[in-house]
This record gives sequence, C-alpha cells and structure tokens, in this order.
Amino acid sequence: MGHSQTDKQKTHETIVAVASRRLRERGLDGIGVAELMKEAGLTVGGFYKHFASRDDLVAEAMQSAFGDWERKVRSSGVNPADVSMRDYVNNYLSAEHRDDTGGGCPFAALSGDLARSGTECRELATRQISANLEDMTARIARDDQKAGRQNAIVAVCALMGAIGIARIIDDEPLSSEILDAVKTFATQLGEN
Amino acid sequence: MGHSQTDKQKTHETIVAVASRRLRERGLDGIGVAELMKEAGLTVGGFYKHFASRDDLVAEAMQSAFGDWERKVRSSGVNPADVSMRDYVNNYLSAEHRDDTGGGCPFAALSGDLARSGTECRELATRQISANLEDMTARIARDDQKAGRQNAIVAVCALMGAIGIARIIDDEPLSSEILDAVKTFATQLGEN
DNA sequence: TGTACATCAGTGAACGCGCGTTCACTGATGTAC
DNA sequence: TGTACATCAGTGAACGCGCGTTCACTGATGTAC
Repeated sequence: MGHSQTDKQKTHETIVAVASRRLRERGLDGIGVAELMKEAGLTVGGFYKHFASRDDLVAEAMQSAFGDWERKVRSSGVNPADVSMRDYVNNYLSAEHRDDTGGGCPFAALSGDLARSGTECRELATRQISANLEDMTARIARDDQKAGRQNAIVAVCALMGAIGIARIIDDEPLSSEILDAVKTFATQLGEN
Repeated sequence: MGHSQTDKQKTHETIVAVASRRLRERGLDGIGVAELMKEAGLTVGGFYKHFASRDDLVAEAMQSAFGDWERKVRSSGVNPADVSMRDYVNNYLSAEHRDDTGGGCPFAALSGDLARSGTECRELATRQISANLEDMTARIARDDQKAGRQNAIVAVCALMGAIGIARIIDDEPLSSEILDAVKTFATQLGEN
C-alpha cells in the first residue's frame, strides 16, 4: 500500500461506507472495530490512523448514512431535484427498502439508538428531520398551508412507523399489507 | 432472606420489572446483568437461580414489557375495557409517554432491536401488533370496513413513528408540534 | 415444644472471552541531492 | 537518472477492562422426629 493522500482518503471512505451500512443493520454498537476493518479489507491497528476512537467513526458514519440516503432518495424519482410524492412513497415503502435496512433510511433503522445518543448526533438528526418535513410539505401542494404542514408531519411519521413495524413483523402478508395501506394513504396526500 | 416459593417469585418479578424498564430505555443490550441485579437490590450470582442466561431474561422481560404497556393503556381511558380513540391518542402522544421510554410502548422504544431479534421475540411482537391493529380498527367505527382497517394501520404507524421521531428531536417546540399534528389527525379518525 | 438436619435463594470472588485501544514494526512511496 | 533517507498507512500481537457465567460458601427457613 502506498501512502499518498488520495489512497488514504479512499481507505477512509471505504471504512465509513462499511460502517454506515453495518450500523444501520445492527445498531450503533452492533459491530466491532476488528470486524469492521476486516470487512473493509484491512486489519485492526490501522483504524486509529483514521479515527480518534470508535465513537468518532460512529459520528462520521451517521452523517454519511444521512447523505447516502438523501442521495438514494433523489435518484429514485423521475426528477432528481424534486421527487414526487408517488415516487418517494413507492421507494420508501417498497419491500426492497424494508429488506435493506443497511442501505435504508437511518431514522427507521436507528430511531431507538438516535434517541439515546449524544448532542452532536441528535442535532444532526434534528436538522435532517426538519429538512425532510420541508421536502414533504413541498410534495403536498395545498391551498391551506397549515393543513399542508400537518399532513406532511403525519406522512413522515406514518412512513417511518410503517417501515419499522413492517421490519418487525414475522409474517410477509401482514407486513406487505401495512406497507400498502400506508402507501395508499400517503400517495393520496400528494394528489390535490 | 428466606427461600419460600413466594419470596423467590417476588424477587423474580422484581428483576423482570427492572429489566423491562431498562431494556426499553437502553436497548436490548444496553444493561449488564450485574447492574441489573444491583438495581433490583441483589448481587450478580443470584441471577442464575432465576434465569438460564441473559437471553432468557431478555425474552421474559420483553413479554412483560408488552403486558405492562397493555395494562397502562387500559388504565388510561374512562372505560378500561374499551379505550376510546381520544383517550388512546392523548395518552400515546403525550409528553409523558415521549419522556418515559422505559415505561412506554415497547415497539416505539425497541423497533430496531425487535427487527434484529430471534424468532421467539418476533412472533410475540407480531401477535401483539395484530392485536393492536384490531383494537385500533375497533376505535374507527366506519361504514366501510376496508377503509377502517386501512385507517387503523395508518394510525398505528403514525403514532409509533411520531413518538420515535419526537424522542430523537433535540428541540422541544418541534417535538411537540409533531406530537400535536399526529394527535389531531388520529383523533379525527375516531370521529365519524 | 424443642432439636438436628436438609434445602436452597442469595453472596461475592474468580474465570474467560471479546472488544477497544496501544505500540513497535514494516515496507512502499515521496523527496533531496 | 540514480541513490539514500524520511514519511507514514497499514500490520498484528499485546494489554486492560467489562461483562456473562461459574462456583464454593452462607445462613435463614422448612421438615422430621
């Protein structure tokens, strides 16, 4: 291995990418440093050339997870800059999203962990939620602004709740029924 | 300490009660056996007179958490046997519930952990969710049965999602706004 | 009723394993002359 | 261009701590006579 700056940066990004997935899959303390480095094709010791501590990585991976998800959402619609309600809902409530926790919405995967985590993560998450609410409000073009905001909140909560519940349920038909019911509801909010 | 059966059973229940709260507060692997026993007023070693393993306790505490919550819900309304939508929603989306993860809805607290846990827990949780959906459907007395079921699903998802999000948010006004918006929406579903 | 013995919930030290972190070392790349 | 040296990403063994589990022991209660 070389030690040019770009090489190091690539390695860094690989570690963060692996962590970003695994943390969503197994929770914020669901994977160890050694295993993580192995999955990134490296060995334990090198970790501390990139991060001051495991917590440091978690914070960075969390940020990266929000970015990954945002990017995936934008690429899921016909118009990347402005994803329609229909596209957003079909993507969010798809069986693929339900079955790919590691590549999915960080809130749905980590709500419990986020609620318990430190100020830094909480502030980041709060900003992200605010942004999500504004995007959702934009998808609900209504005459009454106040009602639009309220519907946006309900939609965001219902979507996240639906994925959370659908992932718990040990019964495929019921799990799909939940995704579909919320899909129908939320899609209607986009039609006016 | 004596060793009569009732004494042992009381101790057992104390341990489970402490675990039931702490697991919801800190996640399924958020508390250690020693700390748990200390909070129950005991010492480590005695743990294995009651449980075969930590996993064994977690399973029992999970079951107990569902029971605790169910009991709390039934005691929150005017009529314990049949809690109205208004009572249910006001209880579920209260600041008290948001701020008392340990005494609150196990799904909202542990959705991530439950999705990752074993068959036993998943099956238990699935049964619980089915029951919750039926109760919610009963609260939404509609002419159209199919619409009632769908609205029940949306309501359950929105409630759970709202608490999850409200707990993450680091900004009291926004957190309350979310609870209130979903409260208004869900309460309306109960009025027909 | 009183006495001797058995039971077993609870004690607390000890064990072993896994995990985060440290550290001396390697060897490929970059720089100086 | 070629050579000697410096840098530093990555290695992998080792350390220390915490946690789940085990175990020999205690002492209060229950039972037998």
